[in-house]
Amino acid sequence: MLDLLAVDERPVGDLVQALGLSQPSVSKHLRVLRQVGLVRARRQGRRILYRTNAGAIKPLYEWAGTFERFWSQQLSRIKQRAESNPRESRGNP
Amino acid sequence: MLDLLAVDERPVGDLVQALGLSQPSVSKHLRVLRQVGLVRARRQGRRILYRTNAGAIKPLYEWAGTFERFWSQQLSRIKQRAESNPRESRGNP
DNA sequence: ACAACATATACCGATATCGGAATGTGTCAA
DNA sequence: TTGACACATTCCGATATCGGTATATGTTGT
Repeated sequence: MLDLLAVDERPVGDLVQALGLSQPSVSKHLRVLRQVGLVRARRQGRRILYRTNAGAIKPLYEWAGTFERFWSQQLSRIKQRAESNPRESRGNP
Repeated sequence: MLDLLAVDERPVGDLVQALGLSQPSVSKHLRVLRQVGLVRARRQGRRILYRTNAGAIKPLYEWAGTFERFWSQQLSRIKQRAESNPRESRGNP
C-alpha cells in the first residue's frame, strides 16, 4: 500500500481494485496508517486522495542504517582475506 | 531486542532481565525472529547465544531508501524557495 | 546416573488484528 | 431536494498474537 501511494496520490477505489480487498478493509487500513502518520489524505470532490508521507519513513531508514556498518564490515573482511591470500582464491578454507 | 542483540551476542537470560519479560516469552520471540532470519543462534555450553543478523535488515533499509528522494526533494524545494524569495524569509506565505 | 542450570515447548486465557456485510456520512449533479 | 457516488464507520466471526504457568529438552559438573 505504501508503495502504491508513494508513486502518486490515489483514491480509495484505486487501492480496492489494486489490492483485491473490500472497500471497508482498505479504508480501515488507511485509517491506521493515517493515525500513525505514514499516510496523508486530502479531499478532492467526492474522492479522498491518499499519499504516503515519506518523512515518516525516515526514522525507520535511519534505524536500519545503524546496522550498515555490519554489512560494510563483512565486505571489508572478505575483501581483506581475498587480498592477503590471493593464492587460495579458488580453493576452500 | 534487535538493538540489544546488535551490540553483541547475548544469552536468553540477559534478554529476560533487560526486557522484564518472562523467559518463555523471550524464547518465543527469539524463535520467530530466528524463523524470519532476523536473528542467529549458536550454542555455547548450557547457553544459547543470539545475535541479530544485520544482513536481514538490509532489504528493509533499501526499501526505506527508495523514499529518500522525497526527503531531498522537499529540502531542495525549501532551499529553492528561500533563495528565490530572500525578502520573505522571515514572513509567512 | 543425577542434580542443577539454561533454554525450548505445550497449553491457556486475554486481547488484537483481519476481512466482510450492513449502514452512516459527505459531496456532486440535476 | 433527491439520487448516486465515494468513502467512513459499526458490528461481527475467525484467526493471530501476547504473556504467563507448567513442563520437557539438552548441557555441565559430580
